[in-house]
Amino acid sequence: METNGHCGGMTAEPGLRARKKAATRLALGHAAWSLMLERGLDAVTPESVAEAAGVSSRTFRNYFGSREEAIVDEWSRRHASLADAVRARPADEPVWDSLLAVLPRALTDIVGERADFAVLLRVISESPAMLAQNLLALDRTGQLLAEVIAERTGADADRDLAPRLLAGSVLAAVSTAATFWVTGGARTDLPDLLRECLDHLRAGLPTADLAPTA
Amino acid sequence: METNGHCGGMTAEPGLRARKKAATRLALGHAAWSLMLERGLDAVTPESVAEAAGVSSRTFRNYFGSREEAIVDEWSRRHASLADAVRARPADEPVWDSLLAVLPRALTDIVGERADFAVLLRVISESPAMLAQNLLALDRTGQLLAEVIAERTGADADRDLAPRLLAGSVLAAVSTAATFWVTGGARTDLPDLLRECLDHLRAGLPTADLAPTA
DNA sequence: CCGTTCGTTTCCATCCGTGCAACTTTTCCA
DNA sequence: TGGAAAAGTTGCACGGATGGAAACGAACGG
Repeated sequence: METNGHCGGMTAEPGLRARKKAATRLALGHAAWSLMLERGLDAVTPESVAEAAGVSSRTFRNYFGSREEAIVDEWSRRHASLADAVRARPADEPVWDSLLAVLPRALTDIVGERADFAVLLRVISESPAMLAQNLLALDRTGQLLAEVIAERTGADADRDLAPRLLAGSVLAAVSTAATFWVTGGARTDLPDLLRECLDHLRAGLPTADLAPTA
Repeated sequence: METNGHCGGMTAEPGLRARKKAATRLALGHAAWSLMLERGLDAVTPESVAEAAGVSSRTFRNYFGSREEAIVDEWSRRHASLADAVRARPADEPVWDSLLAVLPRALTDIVGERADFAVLLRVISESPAMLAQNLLALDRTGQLLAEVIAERTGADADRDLAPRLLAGSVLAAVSTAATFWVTGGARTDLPDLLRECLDHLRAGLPTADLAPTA
């Protein structure tokens, strides 16, 4: 199955075949993403995406099961980098410090232009299929985050509550911050927004703000 | 459009027509759910579900766009009761107290038999479509929770960070507790499990457990 | 009691997803 | 370096899913 049998190293260079495969997948995902931004979700058809990427529409279906999946693919790839960014921090650093050091900046890189992200949110709000794909991507990110958190804390991701709980909460913070960055016009600094959310999580969720007012 | 025009009250009784509609929807959802539990996901086809509910397969498609949607429908309905249960608490109670008082017991009612829930988790882990539908249901629950939290705290769900952040984190706690209730064999008391997660959230996510061990 | 509205059902045209087989490119081993 | 094996791409064709139109029947409103 694996094409590079001559080298047992984990990071063996991909080989021409794998590189082409990754390139076409990247081209398809990017084409789908661009098409959605420029002409809306309805313009994203297997035919148009395949033509923009220079392959046949049949090949498109070899890579993605739906247009939504193709659109979110680029997004999903960026999400995966979050966990890697945390893993790249010094191993003896407390997890919370790593998260606070990495996530605000990483999130900024992920979401890209505010206008583009606004378009994505609008499309998602109008298409259940897009929402579902986005939630799937978020869920995968949660798994990756839980794994790296478990690595760092010496916990077992399958037997301890803490890694999944923390990962899920951090994801809620990321999602909340990103949403408000676009919809809530007042605050415009995404890293600060996320830092605020994460601080609340670490210190205990805001109890002062959550007393009944009536 | 609305069948009961003679009465402007919000809680006007549904009328026979609406009740029948709700009944067939309930029957379809229940049939799909039962079929999945007894014979697995593959046995859940529009034809079999419709036959079990006593309607035509075309009617099935009038209610649900896919078999996964039908299966999760029952589940989604139970989820929605979470927000209502919180709303039923005294209005002057702090939100955290309401959540801790309601959620552990409500979650127990929702998940039902442990064996059934285990089957659901297994099916979800094997079917991306089922996972997507489950995540959609969870997302809807998050919206409802954020709304009721905003009501109780006097915050604006669209302009304040806290309600969404808290709702998302609570959802992470619910999901984590339910998952470990099934997979982690040691702890068998679901309410205690959820209480532990919620306590961690309220007090600030576990920092003692999250120091690097290496 | 009658006209209207709405839900269900049957039929049907259409489209999408998928498997298959042929062709091309890359890889591997002698 | 040559050639066989493996993997990817493409067009075709078929089954099933998808959604609309019209007929029928039940429920609503007066």
